[in-house]
Amino acid sequence: MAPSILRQSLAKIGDLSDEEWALLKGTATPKEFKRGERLLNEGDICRAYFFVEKGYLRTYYNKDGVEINLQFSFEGDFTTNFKSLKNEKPSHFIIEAGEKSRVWIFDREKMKPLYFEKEAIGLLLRRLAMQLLLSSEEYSNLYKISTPTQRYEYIERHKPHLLQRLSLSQLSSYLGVTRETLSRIRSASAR
Amino acid sequence: MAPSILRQSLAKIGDLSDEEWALLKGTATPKEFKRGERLLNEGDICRAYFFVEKGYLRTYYNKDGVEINLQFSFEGDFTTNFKSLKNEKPSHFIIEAGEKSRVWIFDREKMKPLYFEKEAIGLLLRRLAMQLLLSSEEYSNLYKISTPTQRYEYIERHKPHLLQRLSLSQLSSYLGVTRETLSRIRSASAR
DNA sequence: ATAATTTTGTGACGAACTTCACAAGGTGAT
DNA sequence: ATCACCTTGTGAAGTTCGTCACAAAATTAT
Repeated sequence: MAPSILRQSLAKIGDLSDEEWALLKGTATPKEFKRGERLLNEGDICRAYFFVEKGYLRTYYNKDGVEINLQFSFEGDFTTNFKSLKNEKPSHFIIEAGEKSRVWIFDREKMKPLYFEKEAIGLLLRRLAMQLLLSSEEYSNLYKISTPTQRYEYIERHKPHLLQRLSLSQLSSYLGVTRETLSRIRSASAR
Repeated sequence: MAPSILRQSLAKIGDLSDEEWALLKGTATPKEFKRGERLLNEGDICRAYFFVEKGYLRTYYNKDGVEINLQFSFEGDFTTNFKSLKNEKPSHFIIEAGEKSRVWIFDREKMKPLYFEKEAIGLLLRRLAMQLLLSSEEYSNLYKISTPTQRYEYIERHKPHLLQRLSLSQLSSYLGVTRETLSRIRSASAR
């Protein structure tokens, strides 16, 4: 049988024996979400890692009624809200399905014993956490260091799938500009 | 004998026995840096965590000849460049002393065996990494979500020591504005 | 297919920030 | 105390981006 996209994605992070893989998988539940359905609500405590098998997830913040996108997670990606997960504090962010999506929900409480009992699982989870945090740091530096136009060019070069899968409006708040400005950046760069 | 500021700071992150503490301390070397001396140079691979005993460190990026501050680390703080440390890739950032400083340099290679042999040390180091990355995430969200004036107010409320220890020019690039703009924000907020 | 709804493009205008220039105020060295 | 150097304050002009308004295009529902 062909390995699942889930197992493939995990294999990129660390090696697990068949037994360990079965144990880890046992902590997760697959679930379907319709476009707009929420995996994490503002004010709730985040208790899981999410793995996207199909579709995509959108992490956003509600600023005076305007949604500001902080992250998009596509097929093969993991995501969560670390600050809420680690500190067991209410989340300021919302995670919802950007389109009809199939997601594996890794329950933190179920994973906890494995974390200590199985060295390889603990190592893999730590690496996963590190990867997620590092990519968030990278995004934050992009944000700080460059102008809106440069940010758009960065996306064109390094994350072109974002341009294909997201509407201009969704992308604009991720880049920190209005949709009008992004529209103008795009029409200027077409020349 | 009174516990050192180093041991006090570590105690806030996790518990270590006297033996573990001695082992961990053995991986570190204290060093003095004059104002402007560099702990990490652009293009070099970061191989250590830095603990500030006295003075402060400045992490910045050189953008077309203009320095952009990304982080300040004061007495009792740890810092490093994670991306470079973890991936063993050349650093894009520079870490240097903002004033005459005394720093403990925790060598990554020396720490590595302890990480696996001593459970408590591994746990503490993971927590430390998590804290550093979460604070960087928090800063990035501040940056994204608010206007320059709001960012300044955030600093006033949550990190007033920055206002006392840093020059206006240093702070301005950290807030993502020119020094002129920060000067104007400040004179407006004085009323 | 057609209508309704949502998304995108574009112009006009204003606000916020940058750039440039220079004066004033501090700080350190001799 | 004086000079040199560095930092801060402030005005004027220019840019960029946001806001508002509306038309065009695309998508979805019926």
